[in-house]
Amino acid sequence: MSRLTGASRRLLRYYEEQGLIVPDRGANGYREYDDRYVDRVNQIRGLLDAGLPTRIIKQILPCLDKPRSIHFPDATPEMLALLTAERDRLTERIDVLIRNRDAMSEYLTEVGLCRALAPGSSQGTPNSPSVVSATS
Amino acid sequence: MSRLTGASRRLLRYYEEQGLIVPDRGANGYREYDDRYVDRVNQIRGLLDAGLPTRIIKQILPCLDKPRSIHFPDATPEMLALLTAERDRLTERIDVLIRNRDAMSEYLTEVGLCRALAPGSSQGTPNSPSVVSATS
DNA sequence: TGGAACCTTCACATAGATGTGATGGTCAAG
DNA sequence: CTTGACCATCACATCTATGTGAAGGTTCCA
Repeated sequence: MSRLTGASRRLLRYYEEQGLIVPDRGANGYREYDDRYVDRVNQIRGLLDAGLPTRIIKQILPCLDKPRSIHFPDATPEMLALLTAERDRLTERIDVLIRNRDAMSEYLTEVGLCRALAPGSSQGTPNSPSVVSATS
Repeated sequence: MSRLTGASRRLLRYYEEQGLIVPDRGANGYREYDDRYVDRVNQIRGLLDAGLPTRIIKQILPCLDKPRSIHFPDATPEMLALLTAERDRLTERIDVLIRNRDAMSEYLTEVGLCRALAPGSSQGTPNSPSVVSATS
């Protein structure tokens, strides 16, 4: 499993500890990871990478599960509110990230152009789309 | 400054400690924050929020600074490589985030539709664009 | 001259995601 | 049976971004 997902053994145990995954156990006590856990773990890592804490991930994960239609029943209103809020937060973050990424790209292309031209006269566009702003 | 940026005093000190900001000191030892630091701090928070560690931010920050053209000179090749790499990482992360966000949205609209219809027959689109994948 | 409202540094605390190591069980092949 | 390659648990370490509080200086206003 660790090899399949790139998550260390310890990390898998941690996710389990946090209730994000619940692998079966063999008679010998060994964890037995269903194949679907590969996707699951990858998704968890994606969400963690997105900055969601494990406690939130635990909440929204069931909703994002595979055979989507089956999961409608257990969606409480609070869950939906939470999901909506998290989605909006995510959208804000995405915007910030995109702005910063574009600023980096802009800088890079400017430098690239400058490099491609004469290496002595540097006078780029003196504008400043300013990158700024945070979410939290 | 803390009020202007929303970052706690402690946090400003931390950023300073990490070399991200270097406020002047008055004769009495008090920190004197140039106005431009407001943008700077907000940008730092945005990048932190993007998941970049302070050590990386310290590296790329000079490049993103305001009067862009002035900073061309001190851009070493390593810096450019680093910046490019970070930008690409950022792009990957953005993609993952967008996929997850869209999955959430999709789920929400499906549930919304289901709620708007008869509360007994649930049969959404049985596709699964699968959310998955991480960056790190 | 006080006192409120700032500021300083230092230092310890915490939460979250991870790493690392110790100690011991299991399994399969030689 | 032993050895090597797994697995398990437990517990402590680490790094980052933060909070919090103590002990004391500065400024300004009354």
